[in-house]
Amino acid sequence: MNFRSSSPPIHSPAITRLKALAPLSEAELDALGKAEENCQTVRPHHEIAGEGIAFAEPSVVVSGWAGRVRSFADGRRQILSVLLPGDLIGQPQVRQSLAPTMIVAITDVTLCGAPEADPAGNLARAYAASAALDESYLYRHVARLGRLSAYERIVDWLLETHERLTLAGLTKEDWHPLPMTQELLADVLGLTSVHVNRTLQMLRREGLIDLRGGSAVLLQKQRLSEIVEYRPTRLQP
Amino acid sequence: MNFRSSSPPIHSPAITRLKALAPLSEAELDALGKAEENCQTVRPHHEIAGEGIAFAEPSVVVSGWAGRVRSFADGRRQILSVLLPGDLIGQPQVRQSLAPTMIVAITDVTLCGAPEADPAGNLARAYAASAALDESYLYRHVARLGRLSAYERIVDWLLETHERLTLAGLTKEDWHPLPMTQELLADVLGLTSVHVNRTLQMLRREGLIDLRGGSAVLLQKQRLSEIVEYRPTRLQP
DNA sequence: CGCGTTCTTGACTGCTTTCAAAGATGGTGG
DNA sequence: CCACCATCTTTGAAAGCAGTCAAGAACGCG
Repeated sequence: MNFRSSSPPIHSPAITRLKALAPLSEAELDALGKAEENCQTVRPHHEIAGEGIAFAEPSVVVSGWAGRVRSFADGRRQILSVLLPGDLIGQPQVRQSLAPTMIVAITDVTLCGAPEADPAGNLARAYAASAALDESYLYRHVARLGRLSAYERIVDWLLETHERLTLAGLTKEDWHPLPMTQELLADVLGLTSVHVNRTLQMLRREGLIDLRGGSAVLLQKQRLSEIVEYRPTRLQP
Repeated sequence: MNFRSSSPPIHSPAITRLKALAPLSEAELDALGKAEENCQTVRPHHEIAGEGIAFAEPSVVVSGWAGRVRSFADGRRQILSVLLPGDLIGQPQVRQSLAPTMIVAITDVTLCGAPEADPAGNLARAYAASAALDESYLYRHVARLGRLSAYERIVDWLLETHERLTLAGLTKEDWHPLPMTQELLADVLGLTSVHVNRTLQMLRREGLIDLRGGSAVLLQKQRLSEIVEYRPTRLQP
């Protein structure tokens, strides 16, 4: 799913994603392009937004991975959702008072402000579609944590992440980047890093995935999908 | 379950909740009141919205409990979120194409259409606040399923549900209705009904809760809160 | 090359599930 | 008013998935 078309204007992953969510006009693409020229960078482990802290303006993740995090006093930690390039932080439409959770950078993350959108335009539609997808992925995460085994959680999450990255044009066939340690994976999936390790080995032994060096290959996407009844997320009927 | 205040205009739980989220004008209260005169009822186990099915219009839960549900082919089931009186289904502002999940009635549920709101008015603000709360509760549910033990999940969920029902004026002190079987609780909490049963007994033995006959009493709210580091959900700083 | 982080591995514990079946409970019709 | 049925709750024993603790191997970076 490369995002290079035959014609010149090659877009960044973030713009590629929004463009995939609604047919953006030239003016809207321009606005996004300009917004991206004014980025700020956050280093790994650093906070992008604090829980309950009103944040400046709605933003777009231009590059890098981040995570919404809930930490407990005893050290337990749960990553509530993973933020990928093209994802929005804070709704550009509805100005919310408070950030609902803390957001932490996983890799280097570059952010830019989300351009204001004409409510009737396609950019607004892309923003809305993005919010709708976020909601779907969140519900999926609940079902994953509530009812799937460790084995299934990993498979399901990898498929979902592959699908999300594809929207931003960041996958190549069955390959995608995966800049996360097994400990971070554990925090996403509600497991321990030891058990993630053992389960990944099982998946490797079965020839289903190839995970290493910060990237993942889904060797048998079909079989993986069957394991968890995975169906792509759709917004349109 | 009475929600009576000292002054004449007594509102339904649903209106009480929205009123608590933003200071509604008389006109807005009227609009809500009129909307409630035109309800439809859904019986337990029946579908309120189907997954991926475009639904008619944004609605308000006037009374009764419902749940967003994800079912698996092998019979596993996860309740993704519980809908209580005053909760909104579908965003009244942003018209979304598809329902992200199936919604099923737990008790008898009455629904009415959500009145259109002037984007600058307080009703719109209440709708936005409701959506923001939904988001917070969803993140909380993720953390609960991912990192809390069965014991903690039950405590945390009971506290959250008490808080939510209080917004709608449906609690009395530490009492609130709980029209759910242990099997449904298990489906919410990602456990088995057998284990929910055993864990509830433990909580009863410890004198922390009193659960029976469709209602719950949180006997030691303070201690329960400490068990799970519970802090009320806030929208304002 | 050396150090810190990440990945692996092993042994053991334990929370939660599974399977089965026996009590309660509540509503219904005779 | 009670028998009866369906549903819900409770209990027991056994199995299993995942967590804990600890230590060694591998990797990446300066």
